Amino acid sequence: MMLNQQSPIPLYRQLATRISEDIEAGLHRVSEKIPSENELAQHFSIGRPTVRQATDLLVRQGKLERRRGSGTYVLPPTQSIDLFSLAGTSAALRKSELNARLELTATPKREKISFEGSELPSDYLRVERRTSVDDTPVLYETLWLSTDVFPDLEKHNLANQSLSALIRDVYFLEPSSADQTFFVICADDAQAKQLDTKTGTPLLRVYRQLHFGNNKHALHAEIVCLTDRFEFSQTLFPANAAQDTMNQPV
Amino acid sequence: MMLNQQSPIPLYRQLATRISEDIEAGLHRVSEKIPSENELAQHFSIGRPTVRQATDLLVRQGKLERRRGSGTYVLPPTQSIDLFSLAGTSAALRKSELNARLELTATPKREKISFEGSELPSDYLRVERRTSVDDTPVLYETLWLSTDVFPDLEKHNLANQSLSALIRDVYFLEPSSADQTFFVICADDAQAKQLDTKTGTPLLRVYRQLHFGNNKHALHAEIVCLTDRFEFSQTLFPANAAQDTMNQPV
DNA sequence: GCGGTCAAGTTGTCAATACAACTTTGCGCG
DNA sequence: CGCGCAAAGTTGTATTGACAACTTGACCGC
Repeated sequence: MMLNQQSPIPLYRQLATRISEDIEAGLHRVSEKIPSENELAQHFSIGRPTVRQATDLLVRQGKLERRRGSGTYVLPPTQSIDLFSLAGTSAALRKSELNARLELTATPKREKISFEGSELPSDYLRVERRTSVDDTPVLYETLWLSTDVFPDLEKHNLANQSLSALIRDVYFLEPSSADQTFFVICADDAQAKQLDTKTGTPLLRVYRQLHFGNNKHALHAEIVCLTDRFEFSQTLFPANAAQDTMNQPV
Repeated sequence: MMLNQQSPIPLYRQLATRISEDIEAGLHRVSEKIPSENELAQHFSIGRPTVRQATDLLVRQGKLERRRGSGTYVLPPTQSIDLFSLAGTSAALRKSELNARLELTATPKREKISFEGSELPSDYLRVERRTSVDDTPVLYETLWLSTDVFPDLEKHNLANQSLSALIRDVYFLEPSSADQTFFVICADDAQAKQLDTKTGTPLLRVYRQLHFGNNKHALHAEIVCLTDRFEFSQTLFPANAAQDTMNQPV
């Protein structure tokens, strides 16, 4: 299975995906080396810089580590954040995900709405969905997706697939960043009903904005949960102390 | 001032530093373009791929944004994270910080305690402090600092200086990462008193663990706040890039 | 068996070149 | 004046090629 030269997806991205899939399929084990850059270049009939672009991408995703003179190694699965959802990273939640069910709670519909920081009302597709674990509702989300950025989204099945995968595969877009703010709120009637709890129950509300390139208003999301049902946790790293630290000789 | 070809520092890193310094010196303004890749290559007598490596680095640091066909733009200064506290870096918070007061609410004392994931009880220094803005309490924090990692910490003045600066200057340590988990809780008597609210009031509780090198139990922190007094927000980036926390009183 | 050296292999840096895809600007026409 | 088109400019992708800096393994000598 070679790379598709005709695809609009750049070769280096196709290769990154391929390597990533090979890792997930167990072809390359954690702590072991993937084929060398020259081997990959030869095998896929592409240039070594193209291979490097692909491995660059995966290094930045924390999936690979390059050791000069030695090779490129598979790293343990990182605790990465999926910006589309609150799927956490703890081992406990991973277990819960096996029994997780995500369902739409209303038919997606268009509405014209203006978010803070955006002057004019714009068209959004409003999507409501709920995540349950073992039939206990743990998350209730409302998403507003810009119809300018994601045209004809309602034509796709939003219920049974990952929204991030859909947006990546259909629109070739990935979020560049997200802003989110935490609130403690009291459940209103709709929220209480969706989460199967009493009106007025204290909830964690997370308001999140996903940015795609320069578009700051592509996707807004409101997520509410009971923190004794859903553990919202994350790992933080200091800024500017990442894999790209400048090493100065003494 | 050209790049030093004889330096052991790669050209692309020298250029990245140069561009970064030019930005900080005001030579390139936020939202304005830096010279094009070809211009920089010509000016510094280097190849365009070398320029791209430099701008790649700065793009990944969030300092630059490249727009195809248009140019490379300076981004607003990023919000860097202070893992020790919820104090952020935004201009709005900077204003609030002028009126922010941090005080110890109890004399730091030692206690032997065992945190989850740690088998044996260890000695920690327990520090309680409260942050007020305009005399309104907005944050109540309890910190447990390992006496093994930070010996004789109580000998230092913990009230009137940044804890992160103290630990950096006295112990030469900086946190490598932090795990945090969010809970909605009801205020107990102590919390209600410190935050000047009623017992039972719903609060946001953030439990945070700072890691120093391989030490996962160096510092534990519990932070509680009312989200209508203190806005807990953050900017997330995909995958393993640096996480940014920005927090401000409302 | 251990230590040192060297060759082969691998990643890191850098270059010139080319074309694609996009943005911006200027000019001409209605 | 506004619109459309073309040219110029810019970033994005990809190639071939070269050398530097490092790692690893094999071989040899003690």
